[in-house]
Amino acid sequence: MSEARDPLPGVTPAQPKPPMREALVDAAFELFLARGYEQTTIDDIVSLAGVGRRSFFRYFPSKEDVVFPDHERCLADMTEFLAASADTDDPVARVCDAARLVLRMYAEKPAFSVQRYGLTRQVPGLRTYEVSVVWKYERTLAEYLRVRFADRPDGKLRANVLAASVVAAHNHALRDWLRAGGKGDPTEAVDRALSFVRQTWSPEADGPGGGQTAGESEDVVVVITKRSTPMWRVVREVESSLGEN
Amino acid sequence: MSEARDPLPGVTPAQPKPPMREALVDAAFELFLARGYEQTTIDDIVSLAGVGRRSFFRYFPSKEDVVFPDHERCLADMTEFLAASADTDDPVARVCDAARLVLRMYAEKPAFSVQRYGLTRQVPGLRTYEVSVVWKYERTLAEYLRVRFADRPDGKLRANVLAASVVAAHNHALRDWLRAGGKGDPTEAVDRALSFVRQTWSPEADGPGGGQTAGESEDVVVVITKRSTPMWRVVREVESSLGEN
DNA sequence: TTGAGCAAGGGTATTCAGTACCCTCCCGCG
DNA sequence: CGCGGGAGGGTACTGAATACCCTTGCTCAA
Repeated sequence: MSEARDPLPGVTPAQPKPPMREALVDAAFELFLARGYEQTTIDDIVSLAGVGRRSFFRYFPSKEDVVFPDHERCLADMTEFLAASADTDDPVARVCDAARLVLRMYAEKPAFSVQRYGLTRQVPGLRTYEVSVVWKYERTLAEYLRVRFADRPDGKLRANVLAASVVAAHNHALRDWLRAGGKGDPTEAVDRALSFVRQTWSPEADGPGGGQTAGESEDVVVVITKRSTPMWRVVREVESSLGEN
Repeated sequence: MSEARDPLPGVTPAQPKPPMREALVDAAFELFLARGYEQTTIDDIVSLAGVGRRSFFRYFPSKEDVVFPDHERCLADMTEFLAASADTDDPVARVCDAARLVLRMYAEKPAFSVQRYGLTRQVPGLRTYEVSVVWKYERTLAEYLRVRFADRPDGKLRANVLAASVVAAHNHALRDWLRAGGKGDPTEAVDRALSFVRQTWSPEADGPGGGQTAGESEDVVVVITKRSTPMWRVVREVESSLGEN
């Protein structure tokens, strides 16, 4: 399509393109979709790709990995993204943005993602593998939150549950989009699902992207409530009275 | 939590005890703990158990299954437990009780559970398998909630996120107990974790079995802050000053 | 220019999980 | 007595994954 001779201003540096890796993925998916995953052997794949059997395992540790060729990079991106977080950031918003990295990876190749979704639905082994990949994302988010919530009373529990919630919400919207054939833009649905979690969980400001509350108005807000009132209800009242969101 | 029936078996009928199955589990764990999981072959196990290789796969579909010998039964118990739910039950409480079924399975064999925990921490393949088992529990809970929340606006999303939260909270407390060596009773910690989820998730109804917002103090709290202060920071300050758990 | 070094890929043999197929007991029942 | 079925045993086979070694081609320094 577009000659990528010059360095594009992409955020994801996949410039040192390995042609062999992509040839293996293409060959594998062609066979997987034609005969099925378990009916395709590694020898089938490498013979179609025109490479040696040994080279397959040079690029993919296992047969399942060829189905998820860019999750490792995405996981590294997420880790780096969270490590680059500032202490002043809202941790919940940061984690939601980290989840959006995964969404973007799927949305970048809609057809590929939908095909893979069809495979994972049918093959139990691939579903297991996908679940373990999702679990790695969740662990990464939880680890970040665990540090950010270290000073809180139930910080670890909060971190684990919140990470699980974010992942579940993200996957819910993502699967809806995949089931629909990957048509359109899934970001809106994911934003809705994530804001649902943020509202019920730490219902602070719900803005697009970073969710920064730019300090235009330095007014002072006074809140009076009973101690027994749930925090989420207090926040909801404050937000609606401030006209936010 | 309520299981007191006159005959001792509450929900778990393990009466037709297959001696061979348990002999295989014992032999497998003896070898796994001695040499490690991957260093032990199926032939090692069956020769120690004194049975034929074919018999192993008669009882366990794969090598990993011998490490989790009673999850299938527990999953069936959970499904049955949820199917026996009445429409008048609080779905959230029901799901928490379902999660407690898993806890009880672990707590019934503390030493075994701790040994297995040591294995799953070391062997990536076993961790993957365990994650996929947890995912099956989560799916079961989510399916139940999906039906119960069918009339709500975001019922499916709510069901998925809540199921993930319950599972995460349960696993958090369970792993704490396992890391501590399986000493004592884990039910209290799990109850605490589950009530944490219930408080943040369905704050409108905090009924029996764990909800302790316990409106002892109906004092009035006054909060003064700048509008530009992020809401999450306000919440944290209020929570810590209130000494909430 | 040449040769050392090295990176990338190829090829083959081996291990082991998992499956298919068939065999032998054993036990009850007609 | 014969028969049928279930529980267990044994063997051969497929295929994923690994180990080990070979070839090719490129770079860089002597």
